[in-house]
Amino acid sequence: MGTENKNTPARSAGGEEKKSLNFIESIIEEDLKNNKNNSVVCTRFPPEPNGYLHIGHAKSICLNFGLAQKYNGKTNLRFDDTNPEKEEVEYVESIKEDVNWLGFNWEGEARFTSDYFDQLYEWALKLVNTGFAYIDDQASEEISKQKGTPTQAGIESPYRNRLVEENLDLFTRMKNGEFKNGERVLRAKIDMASPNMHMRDPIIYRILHKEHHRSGNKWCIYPMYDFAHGQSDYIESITHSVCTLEFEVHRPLYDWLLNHLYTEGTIRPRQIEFARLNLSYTIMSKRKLLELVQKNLVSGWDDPRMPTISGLRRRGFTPASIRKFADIIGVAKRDNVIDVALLEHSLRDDLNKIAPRVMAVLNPLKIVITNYPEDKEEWLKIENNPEDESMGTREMPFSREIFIEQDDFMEDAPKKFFRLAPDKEVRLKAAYIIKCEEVIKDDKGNITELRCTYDPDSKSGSGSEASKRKVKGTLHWVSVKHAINAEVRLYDRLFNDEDPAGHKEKDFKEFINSDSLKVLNGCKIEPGLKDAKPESKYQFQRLGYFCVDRRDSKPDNMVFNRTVPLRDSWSKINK
RNA sequence: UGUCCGAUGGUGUAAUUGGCAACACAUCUGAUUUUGGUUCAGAAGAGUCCAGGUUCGAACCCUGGUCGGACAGCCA
Repeated sequence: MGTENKNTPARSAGGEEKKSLNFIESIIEEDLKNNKNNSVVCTRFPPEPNGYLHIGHAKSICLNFGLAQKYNGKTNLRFDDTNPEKEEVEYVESIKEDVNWLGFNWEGEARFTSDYFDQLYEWALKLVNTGFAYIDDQASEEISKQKGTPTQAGIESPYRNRLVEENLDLFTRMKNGEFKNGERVLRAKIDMASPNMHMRDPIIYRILHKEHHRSGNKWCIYPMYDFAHGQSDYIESITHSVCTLEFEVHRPLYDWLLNHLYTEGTIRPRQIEFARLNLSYTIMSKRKLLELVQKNLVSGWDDPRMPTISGLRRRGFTPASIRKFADIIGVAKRDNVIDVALLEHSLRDDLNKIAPRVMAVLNPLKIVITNYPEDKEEWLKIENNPEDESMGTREMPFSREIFIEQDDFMEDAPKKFFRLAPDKEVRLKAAYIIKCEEVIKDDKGNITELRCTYDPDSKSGSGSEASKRKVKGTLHWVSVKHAINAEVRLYDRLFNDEDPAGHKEKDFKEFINSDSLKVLNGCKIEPGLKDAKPESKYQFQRLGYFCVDRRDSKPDNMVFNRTVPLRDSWSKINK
């Protein structure tokens, strides 16, 4: 387990470096010190199965599972499935897959709030019996009107003081299906004048004649989030219920309910809120992501441009890079916007260490090496990863005709252009030094081919004087005869605005980057890539990190996705 | 004329709880490099939202402001 130190390493008494705690860790350590909850730590990740997980959820996942790991605790996976109108099994499966892929294992089986419906109903009955909940017959508009506004107290419902017996009878009949959707609700009796809107007699049960993806038609009343979440935490003995900031105002209700249902001596969960992740050039709202999918603006939830976990996965992100990212962005309570560059940094950092180097030419330009024998071919030895010797070497075929990148040749090259130009020399990586002798063009003036000569004594690694010669540039290349054709998809950020969802007057879709996907066909890759497995990751030397697309790549028609380009200081100079 | 939460370089997070504001990303130099990658060395960039106060000493404590966010679903 690598414990990367990020922030100022505080010196502990022993003198070894210690990472400073985030505010949640501080709370937990304080609890541990006080032996609260028998010094047990149990967290949970509680998604509603109504969509795919995204990078924002990844932050929460890493936080919740990370906290438990750090303090020797457990983490539950719980599907918060109290609204059958929005939830589907498809999402349950994808969520499980994504959490696992990120590298986390939840405690026992996945849980479902719907498994607690009986208990929740019992607790609702208890509130009714103790006079803390009542049935309201009013229509939703009426109730909403009486609720007041944040700056104005609400007024009490005419049904607020119903007798317990009547409430009990009506609630039972609600449960038995005697009423239609919206005809009645169960409300907690708290305080219509509370400055906190959530305490103004919140609705805790509503009628919904709708089949549930798990409980089927057993129920036609469903608990609201507020009545389900805290109690589910309580049922599962969650000690620290970590959620995002928008639930802060719900906390008094969370605590109020627990106060009425809590049994002395049991583990009492505590809600802690942190600021959700915002990423520049990205949208995070499930609703908007769904819109992109539904309007076919992307190919699906796992489109490599999507910030979904499945999208990042297909793009070629590694779980480790996402975990690292979650670690370095930290956890706090202030609103934040994290620069996507930071995500890309942790991606490259990981890929640089693990991705084998490979040669691929995206926009091929043919070179004929005129003094290289027609029928000769050599297999040249080349390292797989200069960062990691243990990854060994491989052999690559070299011959008279090779492809180089179109960008690597310029007829009228500026001084700083370290690549091939007429009469200039360049090294072919792991091969020979070549010199450009002639430029062949078609009748329109397009460059179609280059004629070069090579220096036979300059072979890489041969130890000869010529092999040690310093030439300005080193190019990647692929032998024409041996190259495999491939499709390469170049992905760029989906939006060209830093905050696509942050414009009041404009729809976020107006900021979609029309160049976010470029499909290149006829790319030339080295023959060793023939058996590359779906999702395997490579560095296309001098270009970037690429992976075999897990959906569309076929053995006879390979498809690579560009995960992220290499940092490119040349393009900056070039501007 | 509400309640709650927040405010530290461009961005994000720290500051061992009152002791010279640090780390990462981004930016810019330079070195190394058979990847214009990596690595290494370095630079610049905040005096901690504002105004008072307490203190030998305040990013941290107190008072009063300012600005930003959340809350008016039978969504979660």
